[in-house]
Amino acid sequence: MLLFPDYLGKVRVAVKSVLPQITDNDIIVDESGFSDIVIRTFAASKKTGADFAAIASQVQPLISKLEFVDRIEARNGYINVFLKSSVLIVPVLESLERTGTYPDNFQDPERVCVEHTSTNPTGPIHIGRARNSIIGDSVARILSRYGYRVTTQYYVNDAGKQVIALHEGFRRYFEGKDRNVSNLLAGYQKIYQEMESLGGESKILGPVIKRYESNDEELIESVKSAAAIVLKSIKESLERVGIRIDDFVWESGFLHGTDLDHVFEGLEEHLKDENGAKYLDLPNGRKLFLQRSDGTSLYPARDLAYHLFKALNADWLIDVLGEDHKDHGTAIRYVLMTLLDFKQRLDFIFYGFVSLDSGKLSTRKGNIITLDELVERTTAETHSIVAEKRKDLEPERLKTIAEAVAVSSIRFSIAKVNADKHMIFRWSEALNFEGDSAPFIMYAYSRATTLFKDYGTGSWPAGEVDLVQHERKLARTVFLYPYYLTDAAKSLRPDVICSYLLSLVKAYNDFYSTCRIKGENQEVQARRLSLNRAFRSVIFDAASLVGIRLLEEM
RNA sequence: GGGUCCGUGGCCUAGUUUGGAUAAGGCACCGUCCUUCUAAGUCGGUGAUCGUGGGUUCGAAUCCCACCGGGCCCGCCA
Repeated sequence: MLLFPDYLGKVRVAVKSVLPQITDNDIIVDESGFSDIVIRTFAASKKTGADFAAIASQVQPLISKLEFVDRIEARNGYINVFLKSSVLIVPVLESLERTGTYPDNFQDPERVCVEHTSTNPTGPIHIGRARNSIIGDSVARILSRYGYRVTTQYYVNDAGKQVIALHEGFRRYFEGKDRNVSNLLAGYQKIYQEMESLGGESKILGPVIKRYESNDEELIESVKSAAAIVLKSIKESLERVGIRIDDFVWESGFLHGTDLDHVFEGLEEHLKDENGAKYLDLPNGRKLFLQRSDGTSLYPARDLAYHLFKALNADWLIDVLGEDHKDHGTAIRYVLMTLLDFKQRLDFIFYGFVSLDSGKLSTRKGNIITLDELVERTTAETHSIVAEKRKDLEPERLKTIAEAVAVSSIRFSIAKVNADKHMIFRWSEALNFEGDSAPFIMYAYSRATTLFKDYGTGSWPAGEVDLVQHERKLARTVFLYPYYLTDAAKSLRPDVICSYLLSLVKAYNDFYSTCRIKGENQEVQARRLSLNRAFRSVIFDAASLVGIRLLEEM
């Protein structure tokens, strides 16, 4: 099976045989809609002194000879190459026939560990943190689809000041009451208010932290159990949007032990001392403290230990972190790669914060929209929309559709935005289900499914077939799926898949509205149903990568 | 102040890594199409000094410099 890059490669070889000065960068997949493969001749023209007409006449005969090329058009300094329609769709259909999937030839034995979410278990997960989970889960799915052996991991902070405050807040204000999430959260918020008004957290939390760090096992366990209660509710929230994390690793496990010992042993010759505290000098002139003067470890040391731990079972580590961790990530990378001779590949995905029109999100101050709230309100909204549109459906069915639309919409609206961008969350946007949205994508699949149920799959005719414009566009877009899947996997960008899905659905909608099945002759029906089949398969595949739940009817 | 990321029609987003054809979608607004396979859809229209100013180039949203605006970071917190 030849994929688009294979054809591209053959065109490159052919062009370079007569025009070695041209670079791969000037022979590319045409994404601007003129043709299939475009050759830009400006740079080569300048290098060789030959004009466009001379280059075109030199290159054209060679390209024309390639068996998969239909025709060529040269104009304005561009040589546009059009592929035969059959080579765009036959490989997809053959792959589906043979393996039930397209593409079927991606595989990589590397083990990848995607760490995401890892939010402090001090309260319900809010929409800002959910961005981490949605990006992380999508990246894991994309890499897994690409062929890597992927596991996901959540690093649970049960050893810091925040969780100690959670524990202490409950003890102070709610002792004897039910130790549930809402009481824990209320205690957490109250103790932070208290510390602000009384001035100084050291007075209130200091003694508890001291006990914790002096290795008071009973306290450590008690803090961990409080964190576990909140963590359980976070897991439940995540599962509502289809996110399940493979492993949970507790930070308290790295307070002591061999992983932490390895860090300090490995860094021994680089460690510097300041009043008994241990630190490293970073290239940017800053100090990275690993150990306090009282001998207890600091977060960077434990995070380094955690990375060594992760590396035991992975060849490639990916951390999804908020942009506030950029400097931390840079420091961790430097220490691991330069000082500890780390062999694994390490990548960070940083994402911008989510804020509200009313300002930034804060769990402590209670200025948050939780993921649960978002799911509930979105589901209520989609339910009323479906109930209005589909008066024929049973209540159970309405509920299923509403939930799928809601969850898909939430995930898509976050996954489609490049992680670098800051986002301002607005209900008006979250509750809009038209245009570039998940329902737009889902709706196309439902339509295609209706066609499939009414007319079947058809079979592609042998030989070269003339396709009308919208049939060809759909065939080409479907065929290009592996190209975008590769791009998304290499660049760790779920938004690439989202953009692809939108372009795929636009191609399908054009096809759907101009290429009828009903009333057409058998040959036309057969090829359109084949295209419909290929579309259904590819959209199903791609949509699952970003957590969109496609429905057979909606 | 230093570092870093972002700035594209009224609003949201793609395109920037690798400079090239009319800056591509969506929301909102105006108009079109349901007795033909699902109108959460289709078609058309209004609307862009690509933050600003320089520079490099045959050619700049894209590269370089300066500036402006915003986010984030600059703890023996995590």
